Amino acid sequence: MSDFDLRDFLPYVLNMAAEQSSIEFQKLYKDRYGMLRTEWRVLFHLGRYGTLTAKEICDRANMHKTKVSRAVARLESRRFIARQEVEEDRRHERLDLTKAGQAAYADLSAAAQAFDAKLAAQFSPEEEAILRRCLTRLAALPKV
Amino acid sequence: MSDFDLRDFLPYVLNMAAEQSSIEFQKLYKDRYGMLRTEWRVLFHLGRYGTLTAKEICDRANMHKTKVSRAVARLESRRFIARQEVEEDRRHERLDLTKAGQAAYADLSAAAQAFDAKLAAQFSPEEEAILRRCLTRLAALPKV
DNA sequence: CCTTGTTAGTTACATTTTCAACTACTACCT
DNA sequence: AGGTAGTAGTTGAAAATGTAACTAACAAGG
Repeated sequence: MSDFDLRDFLPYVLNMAAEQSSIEFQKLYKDRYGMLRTEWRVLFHLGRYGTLTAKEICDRANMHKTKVSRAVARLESRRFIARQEVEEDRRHERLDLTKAGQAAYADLSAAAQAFDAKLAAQFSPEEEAILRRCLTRLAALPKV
Repeated sequence: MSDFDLRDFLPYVLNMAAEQSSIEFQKLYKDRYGMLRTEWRVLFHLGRYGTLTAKEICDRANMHKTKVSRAVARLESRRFIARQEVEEDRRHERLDLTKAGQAAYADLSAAAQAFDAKLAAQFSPEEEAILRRCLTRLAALPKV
């Protein structure tokens, strides 16, 4: 029997940390706007980067196209985003935030920023810098 | 419009890192043993810590009791674990790995250890130490 | 013993996610 | 032009998860 502990297993600890740190923020977009995590992510991408197609959101957010498709459908039905056909290639649709979508994004991204600061406050500046650098590398890696 | 980027939002980056780093290991327990993540975690706890009740696994793994209940049911049906009634209090059931369960645990925990080393190898010893420390703190936090 | 409260674990149902087609459109090749 | 292949996005069924209600067992006070 090996003595390798789950608490030493990065995928496990990353998952626990991700879950724990998500709980509080999840309440915000859930309670205030009735959004799911997928929807909040789509909203955020459009708010931060402007007009995008669903495919572009898939690529940037590492989300499967069915997830994005359903998130977009729900966000549209709640008037947070609007679709617009692309003349040159009618397979694409440009997605944009509506006024309501922009307002929700402004509210939630400010809350996210504040929450991030609160999370980061428990570390020293050096720790925080290294943590963010390591996480970025782990998150980006296409294949280990 | 705020300039706060999702890539600076710890819950998001943690989630991406967790997902990315889980993919490769997931293949192992899925393809070799047909397990789900919940099942692998239950197996791991029993393999690492010996006999436990479902409740104890819930507490240690931060898993909801329905998840554990279902994971145990599936693992039992595949003969990876065995239940044993507790005489003193018949609400409890002691859970143990069978021979097959122990073999699966030995195989998978060795693979996990090797995979963890591979992940950690992309960081310097200092980075790795700080990363693990920060993650442990983030994962443990009961309420931010 | 009987009531009330608590705990371990399961089950049922609604919500989400995943997987595999499927439609509609564009691109390329001859 | 016509055939083949590829891409963007949607849909439906199956799998997994979350929530809440449930059963069975214990505990403690009267």
